[in-house]
Amino acid sequence: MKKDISTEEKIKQAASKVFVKKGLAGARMQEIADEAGINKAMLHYYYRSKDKLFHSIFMEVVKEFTPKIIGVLNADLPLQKKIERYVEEYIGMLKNDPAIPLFIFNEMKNNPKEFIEKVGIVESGVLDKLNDQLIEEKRVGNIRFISVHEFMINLVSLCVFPFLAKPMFQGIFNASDDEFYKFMEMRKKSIPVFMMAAIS
Amino acid sequence: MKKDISTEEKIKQAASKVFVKKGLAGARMQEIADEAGINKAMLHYYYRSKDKLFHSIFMEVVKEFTPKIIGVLNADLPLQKKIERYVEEYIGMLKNDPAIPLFIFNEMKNNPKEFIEKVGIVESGVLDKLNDQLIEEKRVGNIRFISVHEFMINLVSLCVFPFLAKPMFQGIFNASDDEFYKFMEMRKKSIPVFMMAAIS
DNA sequence: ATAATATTTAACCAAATGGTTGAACTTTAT
DNA sequence: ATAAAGTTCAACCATTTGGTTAAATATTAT
Repeated sequence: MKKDISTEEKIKQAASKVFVKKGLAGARMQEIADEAGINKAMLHYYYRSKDKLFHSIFMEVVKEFTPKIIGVLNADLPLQKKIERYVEEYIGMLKNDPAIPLFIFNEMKNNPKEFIEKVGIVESGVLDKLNDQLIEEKRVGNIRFISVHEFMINLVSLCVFPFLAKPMFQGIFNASDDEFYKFMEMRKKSIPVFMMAAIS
Repeated sequence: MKKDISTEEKIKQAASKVFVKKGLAGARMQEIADEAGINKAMLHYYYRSKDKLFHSIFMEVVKEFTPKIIGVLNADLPLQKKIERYVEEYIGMLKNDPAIPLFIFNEMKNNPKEFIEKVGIVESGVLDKLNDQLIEEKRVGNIRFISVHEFMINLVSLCVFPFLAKPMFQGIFNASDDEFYKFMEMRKKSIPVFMMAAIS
């Protein structure tokens, strides 16, 4: 396996891979150990229990995933550019880790509290700047009225949903992985056009 | 429990409830039996194995879920009315069964083949009528060009994604169940407006 | 060098879990 | 009425699985 990295790092990488793929209930400690190329007892030596290991990995994944997404929202950019960059970055990220959203939503439903406690607080106020921007653009007549809530959930929906529905999409449209990703690449341009038209 | 329905029906209802809530890996046969108020051996008597039971339930859920969604698409309605009815019906359905999409997408990723084989075939050609409609509306200048693929995935994204992200939405915006459903009720009107503006 | 500490492993363990069995009980057919 | 078939259940079984242990090995401190 990976030889030059610490055991703990091996565990993190292996656990992340297995948990994201199979979820908490579907993952096996032995499988994680095999994936890391170490003895199963090491998992308990470093993380005590499966739940603790999962919790640690889940938080790490979320912590690495969310900042990139909300970063652009506070940038000092005109609305259209902001949408373009947001979509570009979000879809770009998901192309590298297409299974992350399902992982997060899936396990969040099983334990909504801890996520809200640890991540929820950070997010409050993060939409203020965008909110002001939407109000200002409406005032000068560039866009019609739309609430930040609605704006954000529509934008995120358009970017993320296809990845959640990837297997279904590929099944119905009989599309290969390549074709799916090509489709998403096109969406980097079509979503901003769609969004801007929708609020104009 | 329910006294006047057959054992098999009790099993179906209980298994559906538990599987949708916990997934294949997270569900326990004993829990299903308890939920149905019957002996665990009955599950095997009627369905042989956990996998068989799950497969049966999964197919039933999908088979009951998808027709309602695609039915409207072939209706003989002007585009705007079609969008309105589609959104209305889809969100209405999801308000009754908010966990279904996550269940389907989640377990479909674990076994994409069987879904594609059993359901995928049915879907082919189902978008033809809508496709013609989009082309015609474009020809007469009511809308700009948009492919059926793009149109459909955008429409479905806007309807379904909020239910997938429900726990996250409620966490970030600190919203109760009531508030979430009120928000979705509003979306029955705002999504068609958003869609029509986006493609006009 | 060597004692102390940290890391790693193979072998084990107890609980959980999917699945089976044989007997009891009900329903249906004759 | 009664034999046959279908249904239900408590007790059991084998395997899987998360977790432990005690000894071995490597690392660090003195």
